[in-house]
Amino acid sequence: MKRFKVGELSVDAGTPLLSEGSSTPQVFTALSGMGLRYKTLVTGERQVISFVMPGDFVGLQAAVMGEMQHSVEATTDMVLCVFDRAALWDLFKNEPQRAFDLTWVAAIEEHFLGETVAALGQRTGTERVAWAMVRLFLHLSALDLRENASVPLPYRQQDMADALGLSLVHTNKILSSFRRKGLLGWKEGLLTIPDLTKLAVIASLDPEAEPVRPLI
Amino acid sequence: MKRFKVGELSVDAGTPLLSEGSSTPQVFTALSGMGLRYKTLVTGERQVISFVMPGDFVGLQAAVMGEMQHSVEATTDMVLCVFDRAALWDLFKNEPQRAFDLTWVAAIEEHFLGETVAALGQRTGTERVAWAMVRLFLHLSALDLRENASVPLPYRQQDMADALGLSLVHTNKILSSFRRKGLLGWKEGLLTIPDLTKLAVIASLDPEAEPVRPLI
DNA sequence: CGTCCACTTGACAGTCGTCAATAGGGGTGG
DNA sequence: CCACCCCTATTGACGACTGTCAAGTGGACG
Repeated sequence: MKRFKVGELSVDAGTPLLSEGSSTPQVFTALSGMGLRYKTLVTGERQVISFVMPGDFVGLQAAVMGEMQHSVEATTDMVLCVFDRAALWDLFKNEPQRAFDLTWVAAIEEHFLGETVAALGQRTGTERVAWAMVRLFLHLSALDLRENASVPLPYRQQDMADALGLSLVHTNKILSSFRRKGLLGWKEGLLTIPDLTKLAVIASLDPEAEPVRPLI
Repeated sequence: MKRFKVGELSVDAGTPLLSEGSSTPQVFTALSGMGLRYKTLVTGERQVISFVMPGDFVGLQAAVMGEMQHSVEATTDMVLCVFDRAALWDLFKNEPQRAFDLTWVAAIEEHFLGETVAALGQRTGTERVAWAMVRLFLHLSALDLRENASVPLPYRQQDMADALGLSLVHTNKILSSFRRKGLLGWKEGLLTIPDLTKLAVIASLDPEAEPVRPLI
C-alpha cells in the first residue's frame, strides 16, 4: 500500500475530516486516535453510524460514489494515512489483490452496519448499551489497546446516545444502572469491564462470534 | 458480465437463497421477483436488513468474507442470474472496471444501510413507515415497475415491521392511520401512493436526494 | 469568580409493545 | 359443497419502555 500513500495527516480533536455532500480527492486510513461517522438528518438530529478506530478505512464512499453520504469527525487527536483518490483506480488496474482487499473492507463494513441495524431494530435500550460496550471493548482489545480490564473510550455519552438511537438522559440512566451493578465503569475516557461475560449475556451477544476486522 | 454468468436460477416464493453461516460457491443478481435479507438474533427475533429487488446483487459477503452474515429468502417467485464465486477473482484480475463496479455496489449498499440505521435510530414509528414506503415506491418506480400511482409490494406487514424495528400491531395501526388519511393504500401486494410529497414530508425525506442505484 | 460543558437525577408524558379477541381469505379434507 | 384450519390483517385495552423537561453537580478554563 505504501506506493499509494501520499502522506500523513495529523488533526486535532474536533476537526471534521469529511463532510456529507463533499467530494474530497482523498481517502484515509486511521493510524491513531479515534473519531466518528455520522449523518445529520434534515430534522437536525444526529445519527452516529460508527466509531472510527485505528485501522479503519475512511472515505471509500467518496472514492467510489463521488461524494460522501455521511460526515466524519475526529474525536481525539488523530493521525491518518492519506491516499490519493485517483490512485484507487491504479489499484484496481495493477494490484487486484489490494483491490479485492478493499472490497473485503467494504463488505465487512456492510456486515457491521447490518449488526447495527439489528441492534437498533430489535434490542431494548439496556441491551443496546450492553451490546455497544461489549463490541467496543472487543474491538479495542483486538487493536491491542486494552490494559487489564480497561480500554480507552474517549467519547461522550451524547455520542453513544446518538449511536444507539436513545436519548442522552436514558443512556445515562442505563449506564448508571450498569455502574451500580458493577458491570462496567466509564470515566474520563476509560471503559472498564470487570466481567465481559455478564455484559455479553445482557446484550445477548456471543463474544466468540465476532468476526475479525481486516487491516489494509 | 455475461462471460461470468453460470446460468439462471428460478425459485419459488418462500425458498431460502442463502443462509446465515453458510458459504455457498455462488453469487446472484436478481432478475425478477422480490425477496428479503434478514438476520435472526440469538433471541429469536428477526431483523429484515433490506428488501431484494430486481437488479440487486446478492451474496457479495459470502464471496469476499467466506460466509454469509445474514440470510436471503425469496418472497415471490424469483429468477436470478448465477455467477460462480471463483469467477470473482478473475474479475479482479482481468476486468478492473467490473471489479470497481462491484466495489461501487458494495459502497451503495453501505450507504443504504447507513440510511436505515439513521431511520431506526432517529425516527418515530410513523416517520419510519412513511420513510420506508416512500423509499420503496421510489426504488420500484426507478425499476419501471410503477403503474399510475401504484407499485407491486408483495411483502407482509410482519416483514415491514421486522424491517422497521416495530411490532406488527403498531405497524398495522400506523398503516391504518395513513390509509384513513388517504395517504396510501396497500392491499394484495399493491402499494398506492396518491401524493408522494405528503408522505415524504411526514418521513422528512427529500425524494430528489435519493441516489440512483447502479446496475451490473 | 463566572461561564461552559458534560454528566446526573427526578417527574411526567407519550410512544410503542404485549396480550387478546375478531374478521376474512385460501386451501384441504370430509 | 361445506366444514375446518391456518395465515394475515385488524382493533381495543393495558402497561412498559423511552423521551422530554427541568434542576442541580462538578470540573475545566479564562
